[in-house]
Amino acid sequence: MTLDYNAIEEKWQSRWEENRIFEADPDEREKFFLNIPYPYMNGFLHIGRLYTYLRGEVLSRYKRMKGYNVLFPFAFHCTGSPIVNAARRIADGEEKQIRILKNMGVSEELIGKFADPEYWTEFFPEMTKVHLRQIGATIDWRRSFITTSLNPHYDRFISWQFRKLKEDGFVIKGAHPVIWCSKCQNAVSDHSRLDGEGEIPQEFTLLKFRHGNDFIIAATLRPETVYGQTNLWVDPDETYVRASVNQEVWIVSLQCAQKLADQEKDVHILENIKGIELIGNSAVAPVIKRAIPILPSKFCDPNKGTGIVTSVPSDAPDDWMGLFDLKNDASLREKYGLCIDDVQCIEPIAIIDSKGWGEYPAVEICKKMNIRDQHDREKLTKAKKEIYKSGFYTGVMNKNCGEYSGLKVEEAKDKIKAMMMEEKEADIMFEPSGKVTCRCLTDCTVKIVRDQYFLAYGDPEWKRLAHEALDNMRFYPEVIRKQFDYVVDWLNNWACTRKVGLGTKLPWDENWMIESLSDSTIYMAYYTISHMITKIEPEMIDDSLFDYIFLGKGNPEEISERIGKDLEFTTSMRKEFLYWYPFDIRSSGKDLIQNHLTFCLFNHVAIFPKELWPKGFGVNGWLMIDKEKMSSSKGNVFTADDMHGKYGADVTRFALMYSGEGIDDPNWETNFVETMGDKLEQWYNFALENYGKGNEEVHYIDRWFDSMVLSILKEVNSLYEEMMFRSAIQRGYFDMQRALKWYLKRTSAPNRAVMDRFIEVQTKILSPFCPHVAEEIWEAIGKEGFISTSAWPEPWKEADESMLQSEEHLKSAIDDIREILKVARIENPKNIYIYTTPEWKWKVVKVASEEKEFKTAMPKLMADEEMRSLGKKVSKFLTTAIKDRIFVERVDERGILNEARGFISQETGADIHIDEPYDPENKADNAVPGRVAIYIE
RNA sequence: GCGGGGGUUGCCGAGUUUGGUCAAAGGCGCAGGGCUUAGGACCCUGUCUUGUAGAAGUCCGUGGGUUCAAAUCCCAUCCCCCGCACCA
Repeated sequence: MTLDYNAIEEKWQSRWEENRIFEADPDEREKFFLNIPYPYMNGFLHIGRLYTYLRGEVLSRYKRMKGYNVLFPFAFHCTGSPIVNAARRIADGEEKQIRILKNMGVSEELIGKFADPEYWTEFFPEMTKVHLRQIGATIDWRRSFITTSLNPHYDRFISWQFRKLKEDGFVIKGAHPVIWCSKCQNAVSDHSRLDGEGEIPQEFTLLKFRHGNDFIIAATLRPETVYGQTNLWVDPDETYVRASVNQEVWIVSLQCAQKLADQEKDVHILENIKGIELIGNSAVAPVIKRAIPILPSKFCDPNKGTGIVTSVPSDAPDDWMGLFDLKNDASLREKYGLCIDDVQCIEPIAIIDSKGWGEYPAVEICKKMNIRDQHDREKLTKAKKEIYKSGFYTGVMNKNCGEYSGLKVEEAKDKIKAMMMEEKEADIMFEPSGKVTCRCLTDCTVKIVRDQYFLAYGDPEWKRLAHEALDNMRFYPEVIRKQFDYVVDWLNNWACTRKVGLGTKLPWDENWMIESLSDSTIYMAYYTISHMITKIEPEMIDDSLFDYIFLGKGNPEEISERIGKDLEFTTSMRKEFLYWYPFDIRSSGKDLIQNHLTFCLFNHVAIFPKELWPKGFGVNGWLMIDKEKMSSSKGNVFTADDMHGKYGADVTRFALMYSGEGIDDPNWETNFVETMGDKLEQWYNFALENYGKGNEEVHYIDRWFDSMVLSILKEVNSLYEEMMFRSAIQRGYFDMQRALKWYLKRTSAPNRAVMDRFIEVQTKILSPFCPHVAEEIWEAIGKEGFISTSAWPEPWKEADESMLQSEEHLKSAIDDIREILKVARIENPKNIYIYTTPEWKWKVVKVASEEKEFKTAMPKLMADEEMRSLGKKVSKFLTTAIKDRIFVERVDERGILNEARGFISQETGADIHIDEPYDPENKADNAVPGRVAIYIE
């Protein structure tokens, strides 16, 4: 019979809904609360997210069958600027953005609506819900919500959280550099950029070179290289300015002067100065306090840094090539009035020992890469990167670096910078880490924003609490614990407010918006009451309500009166929260370890009492498609809807869950997926055809199969508990099916009770992965109610291990026969004689396995009359038994073989004779426990 | 460099915590056979090398060591992947 996946999906999804089986309310059962991070609503759910989602989904189904009252809610994240920006692009009629929506499957006539950000927050949550529903989601949708001020209830909740954090001193204030558009007079977030996504403010050290009463300023990313300075570079054709900067006179590019004004400097431009005027002069370099010459070069960019560069030819390929050109090009020297003596004497100064390089890495790499001159930009950029990386990570300051010699570059860098700042020999400025262009086509710069608020994750006391929470948590898998420990220590203060985008306004400073990673840290608590709080008018909600619900503070009678509800309503919210909280597992992709999940932990320990701290985190890898990373350039980013359309819900679910587990990247194998539909259908047909049928007699092999099922079930159980779903499928489906095949091969007529039990167990084990087919089977075999809410199979007895072992003996006997047939090239065996192990050998093995040593085992055996009579044979066999570690458990070989005689005969095509005296080649003697002797004619 | 994870038989991937039953599960691929009008569907068998009696040899990144015994323990070493942030 062919399964109509579409029909059964719709059938069961509607029934689940009608019966509200996934709507969770507190009751007398033990609860289990798990959740996953809500996705951002600027597109459809892709299968990577679906994978993360399904891990929660499968666990929730399993736990429900285990008898827990399971809460598995879901919500939609709308905070931040991407939606706003994308909406504006639609409003502007931007082709690229329109195409993105069209490719997602948004119809032509709807596109116009996306000009309004609010429409995104309606459309995508709705679609996500549809896509999750059709895949068989177990969500309690009553509790869903969107974030930001578009949801006034949630908005109040976040305001409460932030007031709370501020009161307790977790929010601090400071200055913060942001990417800035001087034309728009606004911070330019990633997605409002025409160009330069991902670029961030980067800190440069400004080195001050005394030049008369002025300072020539050079910007560097490598302050530690000041010890290797040999000269300054100035572009002779460029115009610089003399400007008063905080009461000093600085010489910098005009562009730089403007930026400095944005970065908290008091800047007044005094006059212009031509680059050429500076050439040939000298200036006193910081730290080394030595006058160094100012030389011409063409790689000084007035838009970058100060337009003036200090030269460290030992470690900067550009600098080395600059010198190289001057030394080798007489016309160049002449042009700027320099003579050979001015440059010939300049030699690199070795300052850093780093792995794989001699004392002048820059010189070396220029040779190695065959760099022609200072205009060979592409190669130079590459060279710079390589030298910087090895220098920074592996380098150690050498003897030329004064008190810093012997320090790692990594440490020296900050120390030297701090020292120069202290001595007023340096300052700092920020530049974007790469070119950033605003949508208004202006090149962006960096501005220091005042009044930036931070969450003080750098605070040691807060970290201590977070560690304490970690120590009491469970992790899935356990290996990620160390990662969290590390991240908690490493995390620093986090800028938690933004100027633009959707979100909740900072309650005490409404010029600011709470950014998207900060308004999503304790909302799991909000799920517990989200379906109730919407019954209160948002204007009536104030902090006292949340204080009561989440912290048990205040007087519920007064609060009830204020919100216009009866007391029971108010107290039931508190009760509901206490019933579900803390959550048992929050599971997400591994990218969220270092931000979201750790933030979640920090915020919980800041706000809630210990007993409400998170109990567990689960983490999974990134889904690969046929071993390739998903990326739009490869065109392999599929949505949940795509896969559902192609393979149906159960196959998609099954394939995703079989794709991987743990922290490794799971891999979606198209090859595998395509065979799964048939496999599920096969199981469906098998179950229907075989349920309720069979023999009443109980044979050995029936008991074996029963034990096998029990034994696998036990393992599958603990695999489910650990969220090891790939292994659970491996054992619970593939291995189970193999056992079934063996059973069917071995038995002439399956036992009805054993078979029924097996079909039930197998279907239940599969049901969290493929719930629709499972329900369909459940119904077809005449079960009441849903399999989704039925009880997980509990072991009906202990698995009989000796029976499992016996069957292994039989398998190995057959393997042996096959081996002999193959090696001896016997085509058509007529008679196979099997000789079992004589009783005395079993005795020897028993003693051997107890004693493990010849000298103690032998006397023990010799105490036995019968053994003594066998004499040498015993001693000889004992030696082999101990040497080959034949310590097997006693099984009834003859019984098993007799029982399986027909089977062996059928497998080999010969007549089987067991323990007959006929033994022409004296094979019988080969029999040892665990291995029968064989003679074939 | 720091932190984390890993290197297993054509590929993927178990096994390593608790050394022996490990030539090493399972899946995929491949080969042969069966079923079939046919099949990319299904079933069976095989898939390191050699082997005319169930064996032997080699093997788990590399080199050492411990042990009666090592994929598994110890030491050294090489290589790969992820993160090193303010990005939804």
